[in-house]
Amino acid sequence: MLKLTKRTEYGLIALTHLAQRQGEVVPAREIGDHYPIPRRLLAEVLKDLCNADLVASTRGAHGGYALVRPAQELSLGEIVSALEGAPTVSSCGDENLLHGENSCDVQPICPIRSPLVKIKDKIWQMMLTTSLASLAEPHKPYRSLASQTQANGLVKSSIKSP
Amino acid sequence: MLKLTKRTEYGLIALTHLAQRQGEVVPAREIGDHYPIPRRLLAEVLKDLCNADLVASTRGAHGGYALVRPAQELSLGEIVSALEGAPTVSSCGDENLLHGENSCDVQPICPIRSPLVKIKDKIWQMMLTTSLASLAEPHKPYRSLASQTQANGLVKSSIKSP
DNA sequence: AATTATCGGCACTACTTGAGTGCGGATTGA
DNA sequence: TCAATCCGCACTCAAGTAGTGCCGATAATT
Ligand code: SF4
Ligand code: SF4
Repeated sequence: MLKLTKRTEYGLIALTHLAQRQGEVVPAREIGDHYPIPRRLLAEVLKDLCNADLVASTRGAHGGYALVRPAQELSLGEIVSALEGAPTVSSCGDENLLHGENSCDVQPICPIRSPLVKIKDKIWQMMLTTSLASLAEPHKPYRSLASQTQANGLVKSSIKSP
Repeated sequence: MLKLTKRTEYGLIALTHLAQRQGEVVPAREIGDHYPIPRRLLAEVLKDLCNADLVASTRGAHGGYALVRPAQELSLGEIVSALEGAPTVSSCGDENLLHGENSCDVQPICPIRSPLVKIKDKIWQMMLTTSLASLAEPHKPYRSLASQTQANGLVKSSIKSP
């Protein structure tokens, strides 16, 4: 359905949070306290972002994560790409990586491959020109609006849905 | 990973084929003969397209499928929407259908929901303004945004119909 | 040095979705 | 009647996603 994974969404949320404290080192704990996101998952995502060099990590007691670039220079495309790979509209890769894994039987005569690549490029282009700042900005600066809502810690009570 | 399902791709292929014989009733058999697509799956997809009133089916001996509208008036958005539901970038529905199934714990304070909806709208808009005809005939330049012409770019000449 | 708060890595389970398949029945033209 | 076609339901198998557990490494604080 053309949709992002939860990982990516969590990553974006975390990054917007970091963007508000740009330069500062923020522990994952704090982000987990503000948003009802499963802690471990958040940690997992932050780790991935760190491996992609979008955030820098500091270990130890006062450790945490910090944006490695200002939010204006961080594109949505980079983030998505780091968290779930570059967008692909068609199942086959876009150009020349066709022969190996993701080859499709239809490929030699596929009438829609080229057009779909163009669509993908447009989407990709759009994401590359959308900065993290423009995601975070249109919202009012909420510093501690949610810190009260669930100060008790774990919020994982409503994950199951029988 | 933000990608279409194979079903949708097969549907698009089938539709481009139908577009070439616009108005004519074409049996699924013929499409299956032209493209190495699993027959049964193709039938499934065509059935879905039929239920969505994008193609009309004729039963019986000389039966088959036909486009119900000219290819110029069939948007990619409609097709995708029919085959896998309207695109959703975020896991939560876009606006007001939030309370039921697809509610997310983060939702009340989610900083990225609104921006993601905008992204989705742009993609959606793009798909709605892309006609099936422009997919089937990649020669006509539609909106020169994709300036990322790779090495091969518009080399598309394998639509030959034997 | 002990403690504590943080990141890091590995591996694991449960669930959802996607791809692909089978078969018998209903329609319609020859 | 016969053959070609669409129709409907249900089913298997593989892959990906969401989420979890545990323990070790690192660094500030005491
Ligand atoms: S070749 Fe055509 S059908 Fe096969 S994956 Fe690429 S776009 Fe989809
Ligand atoms: S609320 Fe935010 S996190 Fe939850 S699904 Fe919607 S966009 Fe994603």
